[in-house]
Amino acid sequence: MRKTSLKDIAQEAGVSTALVSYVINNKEKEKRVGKEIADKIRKIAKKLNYRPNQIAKSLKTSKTHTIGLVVASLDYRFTNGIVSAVEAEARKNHYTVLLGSSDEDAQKFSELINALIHRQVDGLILFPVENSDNLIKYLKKHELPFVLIDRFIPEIKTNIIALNNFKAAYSSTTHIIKTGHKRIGFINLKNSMFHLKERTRGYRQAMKDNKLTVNAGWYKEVNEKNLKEDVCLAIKKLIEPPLNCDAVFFATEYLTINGLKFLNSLNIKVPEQLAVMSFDESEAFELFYCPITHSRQPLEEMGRSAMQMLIGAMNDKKAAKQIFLESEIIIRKSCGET
Amino acid sequence: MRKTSLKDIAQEAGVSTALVSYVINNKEKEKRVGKEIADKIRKIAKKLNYRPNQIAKSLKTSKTHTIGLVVASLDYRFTNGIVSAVEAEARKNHYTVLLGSSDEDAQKFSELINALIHRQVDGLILFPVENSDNLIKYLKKHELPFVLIDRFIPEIKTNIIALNNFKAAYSSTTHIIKTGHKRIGFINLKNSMFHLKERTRGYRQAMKDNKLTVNAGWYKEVNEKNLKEDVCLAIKKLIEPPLNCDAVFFATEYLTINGLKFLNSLNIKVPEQLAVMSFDESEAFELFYCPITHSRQPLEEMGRSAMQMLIGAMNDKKAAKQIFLESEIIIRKSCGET
DNA sequence: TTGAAAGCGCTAACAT
DNA sequence: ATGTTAGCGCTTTCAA
Repeated sequence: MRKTSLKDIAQEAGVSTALVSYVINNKEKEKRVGKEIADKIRKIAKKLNYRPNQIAKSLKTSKTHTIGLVVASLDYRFTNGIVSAVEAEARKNHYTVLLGSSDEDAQKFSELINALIHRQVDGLILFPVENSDNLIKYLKKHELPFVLIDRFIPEIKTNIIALNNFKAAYSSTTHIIKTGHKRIGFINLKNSMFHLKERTRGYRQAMKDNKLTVNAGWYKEVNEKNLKEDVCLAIKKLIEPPLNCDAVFFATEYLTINGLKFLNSLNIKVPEQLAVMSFDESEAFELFYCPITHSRQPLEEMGRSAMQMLIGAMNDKKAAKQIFLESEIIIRKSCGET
Repeated sequence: MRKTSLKDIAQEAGVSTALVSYVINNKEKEKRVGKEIADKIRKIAKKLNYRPNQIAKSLKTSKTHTIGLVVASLDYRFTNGIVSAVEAEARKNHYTVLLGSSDEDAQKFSELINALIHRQVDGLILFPVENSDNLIKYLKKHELPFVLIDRFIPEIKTNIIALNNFKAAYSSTTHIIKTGHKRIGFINLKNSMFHLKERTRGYRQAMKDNKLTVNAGWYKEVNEKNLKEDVCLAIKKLIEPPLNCDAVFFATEYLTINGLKFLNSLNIKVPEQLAVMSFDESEAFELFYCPITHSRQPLEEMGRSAMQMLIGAMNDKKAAKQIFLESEIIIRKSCGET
């Protein structure tokens, strides 16, 4: 059986489709539809189990009330928090979210965005990936509203909501120093993205401001493709002579997880033998014998604001809005006492 | 500037929209479109940066090439594996996936499905939640193709792909017994869903088949709303006199995580003082000092098959297909040696 | 207060 | 080999 359409209702009620449309969309007041006729229409709609066809509506209005959300990975706890917040805010505003993951791959990122545009999404929320700058520039020329989230691209002026990564890393490093450590290693991803570079800058600046030199070799970069092995290697180098670090600051939760696993296997005691600080958190930390001190991003706020920013951008395309949030440090035990 | 449409191209090329449509959709062969004219159309399309409007296409064909995927939570590692597999298979078949999470809430589950239907999805893949039976029945009467995943509803004959939970729990329990434990506690969620009940049945049957009695109090149910406290309480009861269990089998990864946390705080040694088995795995396990023995579901296969099953159902609505897969047991150290 | 009708962009049957 | 056209279900302007 065919689905019931406006026309079916109109026929059954003996009125025009226009009236039905008004009533269904609750515009009876401004369109001055007769009371009885409105009731009749509503009753018939209910009886026929009418469901408006959004596709047809979209074709007519060229608004789909759908937005695209392209995350970099579904594996980060970080992502989930943001996705939930975006979806909640979207629902509140009667938007549907099309979710896709680029898996940190520029090619996939581009394909996803393309597919989303085909589906006529009204706007996009994007976690840019490495080497996606050109696509973002292209998008900007296009008329489609979008906001970047989490990852800032300083060369391109866009809507964005992200963490102040410099400041977050600076505070974290300062905390490690305050707990009495001086030989602090830093492990980051080998990645050109700005937000990661900022973390390094924050670490270096904090060291400098505390009159500590970052010795050669204290700053390590590991390859994403070879994460596990690289992290082990980096830690080994850091804790053994001649580097002899007494603390390690991991630039992402994933690095921390892998690092802790290795420390477990080495039977190195945290924080007695080595202090540990993590940028971002993971549920996995909870099973480590020593509670991990880490920074925490305001995920809920980021997701919510991103959606609100996008709604703003979709309504009128003003100049780009840029918001940078602060993280907080959750002090546990992995850095010892202050 | 307006987006370019078929008509624009037709105008520029001096042909009808029909021809353009054929060429764009690569039907030039069967429609015998002239070679030069086809080339010309393609060139103009490229020049004008033509992007077909899927909305219009959908309205015409009443196919959106979009499916809805409603998961129960984005927090389970389990979910992510399935989502990825579904998306991969969908992409391969040129489908887009609309993802939503019900957060185990029947109300939200129903709203999501409604929204998805409004968007004219061609089909649905669903993780049913508690108390969603009626909705599933309703859906079945409706003409919309769907397949259930992970959670079986025995009363309703539908397409489904899920684990054989009874067998999985049976094997896991058997393994605990083989490692020399006899006083085995089982902690499950207080939840009426079939797949969880099956796990209990598997545990009980394995005990019985090994001539072990499940003493009063060895089987515990904990409330999802009060998970943390309930799990602690349950474990406490199990390991202390008079129950004195020497092993605990957790019916979900989340229960295990909470259990391990508690064991950590109690300083109870796994497996020396207490053997631990987990139904499903979590990345978090890796940070626990003792590698956790657990069962593993074929996530990739489940996701892929679900999508394939749905495609089958969308193409012709035959009788319901039902697939039940086996899990494997990953033997680590938390149950000790055989 | 209500109805008629154009048209969103596309497909496909039919005509030429 | 190519063009014409109806119509998918809806909104909205204009007319009555």
